[in-house]
Amino acid sequence: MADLAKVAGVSKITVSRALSDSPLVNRETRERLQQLAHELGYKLNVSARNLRLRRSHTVAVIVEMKPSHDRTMFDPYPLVLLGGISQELTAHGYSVLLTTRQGATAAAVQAADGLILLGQGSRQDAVRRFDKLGLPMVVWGAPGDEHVVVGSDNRQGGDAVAEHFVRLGRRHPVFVGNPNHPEIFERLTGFVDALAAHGIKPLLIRRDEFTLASGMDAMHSLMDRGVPFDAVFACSDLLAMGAIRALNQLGRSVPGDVSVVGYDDMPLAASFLPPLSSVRQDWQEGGTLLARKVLAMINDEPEQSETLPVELIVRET
Amino acid sequence: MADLAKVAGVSKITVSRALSDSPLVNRETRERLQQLAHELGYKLNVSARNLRLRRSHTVAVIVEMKPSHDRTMFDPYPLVLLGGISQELTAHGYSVLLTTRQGATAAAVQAADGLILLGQGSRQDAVRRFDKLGLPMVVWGAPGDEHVVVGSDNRQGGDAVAEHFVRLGRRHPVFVGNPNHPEIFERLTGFVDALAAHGIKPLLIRRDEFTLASGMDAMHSLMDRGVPFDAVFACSDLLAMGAIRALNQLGRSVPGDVSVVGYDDMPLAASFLPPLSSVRQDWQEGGTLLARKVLAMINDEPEQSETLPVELIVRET
DNA sequence: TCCGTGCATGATATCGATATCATACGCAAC
DNA sequence: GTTGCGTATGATATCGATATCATGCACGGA
Repeated sequence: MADLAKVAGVSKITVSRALSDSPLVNRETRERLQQLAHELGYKLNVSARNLRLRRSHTVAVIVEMKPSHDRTMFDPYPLVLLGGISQELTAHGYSVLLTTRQGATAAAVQAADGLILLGQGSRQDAVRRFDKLGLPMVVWGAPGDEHVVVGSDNRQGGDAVAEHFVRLGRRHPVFVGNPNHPEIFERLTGFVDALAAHGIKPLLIRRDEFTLASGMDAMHSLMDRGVPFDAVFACSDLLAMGAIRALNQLGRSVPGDVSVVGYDDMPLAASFLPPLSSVRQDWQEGGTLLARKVLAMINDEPEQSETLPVELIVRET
Repeated sequence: MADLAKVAGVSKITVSRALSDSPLVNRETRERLQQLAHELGYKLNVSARNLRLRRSHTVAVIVEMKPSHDRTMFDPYPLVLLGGISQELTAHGYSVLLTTRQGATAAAVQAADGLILLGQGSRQDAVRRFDKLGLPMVVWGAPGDEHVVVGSDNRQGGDAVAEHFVRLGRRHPVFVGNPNHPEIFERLTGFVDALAAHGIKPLLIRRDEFTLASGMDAMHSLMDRGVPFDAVFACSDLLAMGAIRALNQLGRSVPGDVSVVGYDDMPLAASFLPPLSSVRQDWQEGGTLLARKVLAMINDEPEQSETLPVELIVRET
């Protein structure tokens, strides 16, 4: 910038002002300097600006990146979340610094203006650790603690599926999933509560993985035990698909004998045979909201937790 | 840091040295200062350090984030790439700045020490634009231009499938996909060349989307035209699955009448019915390699393009 | 003529770290 | 006693931008 100033025969502060479109400089000078900067290939030194402004215009997104047998950040869905975040932040001139929990000790995170935590659901300890950084922070997940949390309404999801089953006259529903995960616990809670209102108590089949194989396995163990059931609420679409396949193999028809509902409404769900009923979450919108809240907090506006509605998509199962 | 120095009764440069474990300061002093820094909750100002060191220890990863009908960054696979990158960079004290092409004009990208481009396959213009930044840059994709490119060996993939079909005695293979995409063009080239050696000329069915529906559609149009064929090489697993489903509906058995091979070997491929044969790429390794190369280039070591082997997984189709 | 006002520009300090060169001291060797 | 060397610490300049306060100048009104 100093060089630019010398070449143009003005002071560097004038260059600075010109390049940031300050109305303080004459329009003519401003345009001349911008033109010159462009010609000379001038590149702003962002570190210097960050130092002076005490802002990095960067938000750190911290994801859980465990190996893939559990629900991880690298499932397709949570990633749409990241897409929403990125889009919203970019639109406001902010950048996304992507980190894992391990990488979060790296220096760059401390330079961030704010923090978004994804997929930390079950680790309150991690959340608290990042809270200590004293940065504006928003967490994706189930509400209920002292932080600003954005999440989709898992309880409502469970509730909707319960009502759906009841309407269909199902009396012996099963829930498949891992209730240790806070978000899934919410689904279970909504499910159980809504059913209780109709005097029904569902069965819980605990399965930790979100795979097709796990869904099949769940149905097999259920049939082996000889427990009667006529509806399955699986907390992921893959689990649901596995369940349907196993049920067919075992001679039970879907949806004739058993109704099945999945969760997430992945694109494949609609083209599954038979087309899978599922609960849809708007991840993109969730990402946008997360981003909006951090930005607001960075600008010292108070924010609070918020829950996004979900939608039960009834297809043929 | 100045405050720390005052409290400890030393100069700030001594504090700086102590905190960076410099051997220049007495061990006793060093430990005392580190302890003190911890107690006072001192946080290094990363912008200041970046400014002084002229390094941000940050690598910008620029992804393509189009809406989801085409192959995008938010497919599960390319994301494993991101996982590999992130892991490798983190291990070397670098952070990942995630941006889209649109967001890349944002200031923070200019502060990066290096650039990784993902999913820019078909847009050489974009690649060139980023090259102008003058930063060390590595591109994921098909080799052949003037940049350092890392990619999996798509040509070998096509080749392997061709040989596989020939071994099975297939004489009328079809390729389904969009050859405008450079990586897919490579697959086609490998496929065509290997078949030519056996005097076989495959049919090309151009399909731009990577969906199940698109795969089904391709088979329908093929049957409508009455063209004879006995093997299908689809350039994604979803396309392959769609093809298989359509073929079954149309009364042709897989693999009896028609052999089908997909690409990517997504987890679902193994549990598809029948289990899908597919070409597997090691995305994780690709990410690691991308990261390693940028890091090397950042340290002024010369680097060149590299191609990763792929593996044909033969299952039942 | 003098003053106030508005506009365009400049001088200087500052953000918080690190590199470079300088200094102070103790101790051994001549 | 002086020289030389190694160790521990400090003074100062510097990275490249922006905020604050100051300055120069033209112009209109009293």
